[in-house]
Amino acid sequence: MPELPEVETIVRTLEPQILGRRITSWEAPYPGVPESGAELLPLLPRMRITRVFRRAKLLLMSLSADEAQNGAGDLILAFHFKMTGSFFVHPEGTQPMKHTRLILDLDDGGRLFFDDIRKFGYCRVMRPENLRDWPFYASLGPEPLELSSAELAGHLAARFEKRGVSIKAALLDQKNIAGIGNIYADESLFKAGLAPHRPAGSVNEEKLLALAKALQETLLRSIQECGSSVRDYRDAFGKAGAFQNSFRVYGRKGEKCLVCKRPLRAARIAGRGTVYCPRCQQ
DNA sequence: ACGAGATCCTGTCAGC
DNA sequence: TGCTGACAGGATCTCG
Repeated sequence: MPELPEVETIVRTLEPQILGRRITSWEAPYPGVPESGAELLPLLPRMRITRVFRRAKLLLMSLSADEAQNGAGDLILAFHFKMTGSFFVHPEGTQPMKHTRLILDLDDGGRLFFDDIRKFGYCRVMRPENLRDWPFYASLGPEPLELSSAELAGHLAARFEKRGVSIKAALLDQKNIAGIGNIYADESLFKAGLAPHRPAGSVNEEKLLALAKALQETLLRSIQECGSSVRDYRDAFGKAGAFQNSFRVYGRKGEKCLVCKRPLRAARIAGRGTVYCPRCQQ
């Protein structure tokens, strides 16, 4: 379930393996991948990977054409990992596996596989100038780590004002804030002492500032730990993250709260498994 | 306009 | 042992 810290870790581990490489060929062994822009795939050979970056939970690659490609222009590849997507650079000659959705062959012989067991993930190929025409991309809220705590709190206050939706659902809504998923929503709400079912509009400024700080600290710490490996997640070197060892509520239903020692409660909020401490989170 | 719930998918695990 | 059902969840869609 790659969220912001996991996608950031994939970017950081993938970049040194593919940045500056030229694509020599591609394979899309599974129908429906890419989900859009398949007509641009023939332009890929000879293109150079000039940038690997993240926005929200998306991993994006910039590709540039060379002189010999006569105005082929630049392209963007956008990947969403959803639950089980992953990247790995395999040695020359490696054959697609059961869940391999896209392969990019690189000029150093490496084969970049985009794998996805559950098929929730996707890839889109587009022109850079069309990135902002993509409704999902255009609607994304701000990056939580690119604002100060006060700015983030102010932004959340504006977005949450008069909203009756639960604070947890509001955090998961990518239009409000980008990159938060189930793990970091639960962990941040616990850290901020906020009950997940509370209406977003009922949270005062002071608590929103605590939430903004909790979000930023939790995300930063997880990035330092190379993300959380709950099940399938691995970075682009195949290595697991370590932040799952620091979970205080996620996945700890029925276990003791690390603060008040009472049992953590489970609920279903916004269709997601939610774990919280009914005493510490109000 | 807003919020809740169903939906997509496959692998894993608990329970019988 | 082998089967069944519950569960995991990001974003979108439908419905009230």
